[in-house]
Amino acid sequence: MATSTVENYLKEILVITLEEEISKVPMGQVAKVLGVTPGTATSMAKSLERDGWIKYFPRVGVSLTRKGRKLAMSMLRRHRLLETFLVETLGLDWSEIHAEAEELEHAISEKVLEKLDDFLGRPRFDPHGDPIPSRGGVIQQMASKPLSDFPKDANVRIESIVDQDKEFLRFARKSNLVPGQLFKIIGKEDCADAITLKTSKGKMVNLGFRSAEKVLALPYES
Amino acid sequence: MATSTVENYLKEILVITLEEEISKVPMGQVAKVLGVTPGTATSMAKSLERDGWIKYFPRVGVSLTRKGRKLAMSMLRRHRLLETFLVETLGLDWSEIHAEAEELEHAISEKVLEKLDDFLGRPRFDPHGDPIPSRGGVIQQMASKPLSDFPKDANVRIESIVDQDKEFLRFARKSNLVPGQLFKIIGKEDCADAITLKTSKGKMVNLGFRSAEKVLALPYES
DNA sequence: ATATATATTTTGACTAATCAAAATCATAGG
DNA sequence: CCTATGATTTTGATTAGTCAAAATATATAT
Repeated sequence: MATSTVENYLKEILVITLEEEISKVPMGQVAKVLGVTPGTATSMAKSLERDGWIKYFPRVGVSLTRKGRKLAMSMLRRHRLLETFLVETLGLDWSEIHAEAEELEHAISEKVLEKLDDFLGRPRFDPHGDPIPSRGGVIQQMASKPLSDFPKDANVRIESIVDQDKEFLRFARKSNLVPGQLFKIIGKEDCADAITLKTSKGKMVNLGFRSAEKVLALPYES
Repeated sequence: MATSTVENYLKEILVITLEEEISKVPMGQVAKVLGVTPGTATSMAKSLERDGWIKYFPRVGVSLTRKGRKLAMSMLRRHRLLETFLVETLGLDWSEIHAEAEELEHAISEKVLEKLDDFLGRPRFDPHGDPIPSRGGVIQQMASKPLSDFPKDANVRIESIVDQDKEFLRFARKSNLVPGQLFKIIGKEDCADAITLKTSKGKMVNLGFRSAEKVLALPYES
C-alpha cells in the first residue's frame, strides 16, 4: 500500500508531466510543488524507484512507470471528483476546494468514490474545467497540437493529419506519419525551418514547419 | 496539530470511557482496540501526556484531559456524521460504513463537516441510532421510552429494564431482552394486550403490555 | 575556456510510530 | 507471607519522511 506521501509525489509528478508535456520532471520542480527541500525530493525519488513507482535519472529527473502512472491517475480522479462534490453538493467556495480535496483524496476508498461518481451524475470535468480521468485511468486528452508546437526531444503520438492534399497524404503514409505512430522529435531548427522525427526503430522523417503544422499529435510518455 | 494516530488513540480512549463508564483506561485495553503491542501503547501514552491530551497513571491507565476529550468528541462527531452521509446520501451498506468513516474522519475539515451537517439536515443520530455529538462536543442523550410506546414495525434497541423482579429479569435474559439487543416490533395488538418482537436472527418474543412498560428502549434506524 | 551561478546529491541528524523481547511490577492463591 | 501469573514498562532496533548544510555537477556568460 502506498502512503499518502507517495500518492502526493506521484500525483504531482503526473500533473507536471501533463501540463508541461515533458517526460522527465526535474527534481527541483518536484521539490517545489511538494514544498520540501531538494534533498528530500532526491531521497524520495530513490525510494519511489525502489518500489517501482518511477524511473529516476540522476541529475535529470523522474518519470512515472506504468504502475506509478496508474496510481497517479487514480489520485487525479479522486481529487477532481472530490472538488466537484465540494462545489456542487456542499457549496464550498471555488478557492477552498483544492486544499480540502488534497486531504480527502487519500482517505476515500474506491468503493465510496464510485458511489460519489454516481451521485454526481458521472461528471467528466471538474469545477475548474479540468478533465476527470475515467475509472480505468484514461484522461480525456486535451486537444492535440500541431507537431510544430512540440519542443525538441518530445515524444509524441500522431493523432491526425489535417491536410487533405493527396500528394502530402501519400508522403505521410510512406513516412509512417499515421495516427497511432510514435515518434521522438530529435531535431528542431527554427532557422532552417525543419523538424526531424525518429521512430523507435530508428526511421527518420524530415518535415518543414508548414507541413508540421498539418500534423496533429499528443504528448506521449516514453 | 494532532496526527491521525493521535486522533485514533484519543477517540478509542473516549469510546471505552463512555462504554465502560470508567475514568482510567488500562493500557492493555488501549493496545488491544488499537491493534498495537502493549509497549507501543505505553510509549504513545507518554507522548500523549507530554502534549497534554491525556493523564497517564503508570501501571494503572490513562484518562483524557479536557483538551483530549474535546478532540476525541470531535472525532466521534466526524465519524457519526460521515456514517450518516455514507448511508443516507451515497447508499452504502450498513456493514461497510464503519471502516470508511474511520479513514475519512481524519481528512475532513471542520468547515466541510459543517457543510455536510447542513446538507444532511443536522441529524442528531447516526444510522446505528447512536447520538451525534454537537459541534461543542456535547453528546445529547436520548430519552428512552417504554416498549409499549413504540408503533408496529419500529426498530428498537433495548436500553434498560426497570422492573427489578427476579422472575421477570430471568425471563428477560432468557429472551435476549437485554441492554444493547436490537429488535423489530412485528406485532402490536391492542385488544389482545400483546406485543411481538423479533431479533435480526428471527428469534421471537411475546410480551404483555404490562411487561412492555417495564422495558425501556430507543428507536433505531435499521 | 574559465569563472560564476544554479541545480542536484550527499551526509548526518531528527521525530513519529512501531515491534520483539527482556525486565519489572502487582496481586491473587496458597 | 511468598510465589506464580499476568499486565505493564523498558530497551534496542526499524522504517518513513523530513531538514540543514556541505559537496558536487551542470549550465551560462563573458
